[in-house]
Amino acid sequence: MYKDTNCGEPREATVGSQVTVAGWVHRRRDHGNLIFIDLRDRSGLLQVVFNPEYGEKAHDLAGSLRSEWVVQITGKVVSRLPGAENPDLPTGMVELSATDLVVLNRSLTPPFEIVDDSEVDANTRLKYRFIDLRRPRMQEILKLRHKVTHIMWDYLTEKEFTQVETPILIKSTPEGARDYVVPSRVHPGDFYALPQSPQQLKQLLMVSGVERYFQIARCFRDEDLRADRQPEHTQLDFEMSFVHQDDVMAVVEELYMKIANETRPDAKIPATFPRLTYAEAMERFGSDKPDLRFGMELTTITETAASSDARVFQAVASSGGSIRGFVATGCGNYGRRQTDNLTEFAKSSGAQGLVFIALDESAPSIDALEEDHIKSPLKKFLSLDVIKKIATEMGAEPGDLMLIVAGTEKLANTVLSNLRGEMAKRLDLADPNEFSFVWVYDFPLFEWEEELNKFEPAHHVFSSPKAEHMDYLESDPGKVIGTLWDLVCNGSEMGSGSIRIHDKDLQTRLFNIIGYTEDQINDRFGQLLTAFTYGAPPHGGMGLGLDRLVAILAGESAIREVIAFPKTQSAYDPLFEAPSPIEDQQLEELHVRIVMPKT
RNA sequence: GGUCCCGUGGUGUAGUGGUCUAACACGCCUCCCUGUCAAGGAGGAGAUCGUCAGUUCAAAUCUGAUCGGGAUCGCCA
Repeated sequence: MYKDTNCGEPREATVGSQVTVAGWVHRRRDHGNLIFIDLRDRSGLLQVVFNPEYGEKAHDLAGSLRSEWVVQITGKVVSRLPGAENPDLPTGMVELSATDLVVLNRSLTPPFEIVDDSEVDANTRLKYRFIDLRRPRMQEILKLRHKVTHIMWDYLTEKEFTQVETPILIKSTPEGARDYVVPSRVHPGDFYALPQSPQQLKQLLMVSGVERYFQIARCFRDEDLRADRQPEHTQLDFEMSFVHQDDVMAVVEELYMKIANETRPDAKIPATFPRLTYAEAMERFGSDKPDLRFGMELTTITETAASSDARVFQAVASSGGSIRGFVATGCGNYGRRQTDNLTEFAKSSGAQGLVFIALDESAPSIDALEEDHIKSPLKKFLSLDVIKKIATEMGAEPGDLMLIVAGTEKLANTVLSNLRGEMAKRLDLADPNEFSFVWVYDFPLFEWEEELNKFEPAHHVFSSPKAEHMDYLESDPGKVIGTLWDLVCNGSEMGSGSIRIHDKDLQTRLFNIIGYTEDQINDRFGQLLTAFTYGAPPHGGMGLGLDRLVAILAGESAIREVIAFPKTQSAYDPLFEAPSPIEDQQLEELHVRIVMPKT
């Protein structure tokens, strides 16, 4: 070894010992005859002092050191001079008095500083990701991610799960997300696809009698990127045989509790994860992934609003729409600019407009509201009585701002849940140190796709309908609830699970409802259906996003920050400069011809 | 595919029609310095302001296009 001690280790207890350390020159403070170096390795920082009295050659050489040079230093751990201690460093009571210095490698001046608080352009960071990852913060995240997966392995092993790897080169199944495809050299004209998830494979493993499978699996989707979406992401994928919904949830709940407690002991975590039905989540929060860290729940006021003289409300109500809203507590004093801003926000989420009713805090009570206490663009059309009634229904008090959206139920929900999140951000209501896990269950199995004029699976086609809904699978698919649930935390979807179908006939019925032809079914799912005819056990499981989990634990909003080598928003890797053209010979071998898009 | 924000020495920012021959901080280079820890002091180098076109007597600054980054809608079973 080039070192016998890590930089972060020396303490007062080790004073007097002779040690050799190795690492990167983090900073140099040259006083001429006395030179200080902060030496950095994965364990932390150690101050090294070069004094010609103790090592003349080392001192001479130390004068030429520069940032990020890699060095090996031998010396004695000594107490710092009284008054020269640095309480900000764990090793701050001591320093290394250097006697020998070896330069193991030099470094160019790095393109940016290796410190946590510099906000460097994303492109530069990714181009020099190997330097970016030297930042203590990034090292911390890499270790956090490792710790999370380690706990997963340990916990699931203890629960008698078997880890099984599944192929990366598999088959394209064109529904759902766009596939990444790989041309086959051996089969001209044919392509593999990278898996969007190991869904069918893990179900096949259940048929194989594995009973408890897990994998920390890479999943690929060729869709546009977002802060929380990369072309490849990692899932904790698992599946269990002979289980019901509660059995699956119990595993995840215990595991995630353990992960959160062990990695973030400082954070607030619910003792058990609350459960909401999909219908309740939509009703109370307008979203199937509600953030439960704050209130501002939604209220439906369709009838009361429609009883006013406001034509917007009347029109929406009579066309079967919904008028809903929530109370932004203490925002009754919002001025024109702020309300305009919120209207703008609502419109960007698809709303026609935003109706607000501001109640001045000088009003003694809702009952005693007077015209002067009210500000609203619809004031002319809303009688005092109607406003009082709306305020009472919504639970508003003087000094509050009521935000109301009218439209189809779906639109009102989308807009209001976005607006609710936005208000929480503005009012700083969401505690970043709280992990508000919640189960959302009883999802509908199908969604009506307006544009395609047909039903599509709300999650995926393998989820089992509730037994009591089997009868109207064909007659009214929209009403069918699946044994299908999500794990949600702080307003983002952390994973999705279900009890699967294990019966060929039922699975075929589901395929028929969403309009697959027999050929399509056989081509894409033949292997699964065949397997089902050879004694498939009842089974269920989940796929849980690892990147999003680590991001939430790390307090990061973009999963890019918790992936060692991520891609930019245009799915480009500035470090490797991927994707890139390949040699003509490679194309030839793969039987692929390039056709550039017309510009 | 749409919308919005950003692009100025190595890094982060300021400058929004002439005063820009482009400012500041950090970093970098040289020298001085034995107790610093974001060391200090003195001096120095480094940018045709993402690119292209246009408007103008005059463009970092205005307009258009384009490229790149980011946010978001569509998309993401």
